[in-house]
Amino acid sequence: MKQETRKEEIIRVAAKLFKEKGYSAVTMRDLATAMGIKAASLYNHINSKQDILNTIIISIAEEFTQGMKLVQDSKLSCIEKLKQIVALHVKIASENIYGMASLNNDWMHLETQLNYYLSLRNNYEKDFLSIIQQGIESSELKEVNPEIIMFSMLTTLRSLYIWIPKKEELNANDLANNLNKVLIHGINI
Amino acid sequence: MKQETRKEEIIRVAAKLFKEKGYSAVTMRDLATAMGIKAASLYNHINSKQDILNTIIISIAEEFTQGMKLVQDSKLSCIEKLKQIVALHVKIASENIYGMASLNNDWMHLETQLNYYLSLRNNYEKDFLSIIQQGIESSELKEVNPEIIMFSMLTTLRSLYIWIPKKEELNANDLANNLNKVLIHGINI
DNA sequence: GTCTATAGCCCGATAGAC
DNA sequence: GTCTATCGGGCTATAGAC
Repeated sequence: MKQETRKEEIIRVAAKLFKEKGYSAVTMRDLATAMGIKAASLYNHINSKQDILNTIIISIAEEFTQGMKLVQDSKLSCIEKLKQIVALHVKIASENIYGMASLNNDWMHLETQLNYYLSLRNNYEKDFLSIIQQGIESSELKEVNPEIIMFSMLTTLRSLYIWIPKKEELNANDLANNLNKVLIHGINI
Repeated sequence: MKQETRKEEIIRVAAKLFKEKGYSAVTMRDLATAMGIKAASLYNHINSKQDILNTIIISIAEEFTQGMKLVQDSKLSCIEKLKQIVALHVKIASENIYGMASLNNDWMHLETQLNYYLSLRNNYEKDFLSIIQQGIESSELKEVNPEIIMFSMLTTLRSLYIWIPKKEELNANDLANNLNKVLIHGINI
C-alpha cells in the first residue's frame, strides 16, 4: 500500500469539506484548519483551489468512462450490462463517497476543465441510453420512454454517495443486488 | 391571477441563479444585475440573502409535508399511495423547477431555519418509509429492503427538477404515468 | 514545509441623497 | 424605490523569513 502524499491528503480532506458545504462555501482557511496548518502552507503542495476541484472531479469522471467502455465491449445481454453498470456505480461510490458529492454538485464550478467534463458526461449518458434502447428493441425491456428509464436509474446511482454512509451494514454486493431488484425488476408483486 | 410583487420577483430570480451556481456562489450583485438594479436596492424589498433562501426552501418543504398528510389520511392501497406521492413530486417540481434545486442542494446553508427544515424532511422520509413497510407486510410489494426502495424512489423524484426542463413535450400526467411504470413495475419484461 | 504579513479584490449590508 | 458611497470584513494567493 502506497503511502499517501501530503497533496493527496489535502485533496481527500478537501473532498470531505466540499461534500458538507459545497466548493464555493469552503475556504482555503477552512481546508487549512482541517489539515492543522495555515492557509498559505497549502500552496506548497497545490496550485490553487480550482486545481483541487479539477483533480477530484476529472479522476472520477474518467473512471466512469473507462468502466462504461468495458461494459460496452462485453457481449452481455442488455440486462446483464445494466447490472454491470449498477455494480460500477456501487464500486466507485463506495470508494469515493466524498468525491462523488463534488462530481454531482460542484461540476459547474470547473473552469478550464468544464468542457472536458461535460463531454465525458454526455458520452456516458449517450452510451447508457443506447444500451436501454437496444434492450427495448430486443424485447428484453418494456416499451417505456427510454430516457425516463435512464433518468431514474442514473439519478438513483448518482445519489448513492448520500446513502451509502448511512447503511454501513450492507456490503457492496448486497447493495448492488438489492438495487438490481428495485431498478430492473420493480417493487410490486 | 395575482400580480407578482417585487419581492416575489426577487425570490423567483434568486432561485433561478441559485440553481445555476448554488447559493454560496451567487452574490447580491449577481442578483441585482439579473434584476436590472443595484445591489443596495434589493434591501428595500428583502432583509438578507439568507431570508431569500429561507423563503424558497421552507415554502416548498411545507408543501411536501402537506401533500404527504393528504396521502396518509386517504384510504388508498399502498401502491395507490405511492402513485399519489409520485404525482405530488411531479406537480411540485413542475411548478418550482428552480426552488427544487435549492431544496436539494442548498438546505445546508440555512441558518435559523435549518433545524425546522430537517424535522420536516425527516418526518417526510419516515412517513414514506412507513407506507412502503405496510406495502411489504400486506404483500402488495416485494420483500426488498424498504430503505433501498425509498432511497431509489426518493432520489429519482427529488431530481425531477434537473430533467423536466429537458423534456418539455411530456405533460405532468404522462410523466407521472411513465415514472409509475419504471419505479413501481420495473423495466424488464 | 510551515510560518507571518499582506496585496488586491469581492462580499453582505447600511446610510443617506434624490 | 433606486441610487452612490462606503464600512468592516473575508476571500485567494503571493512574498519572503525560518
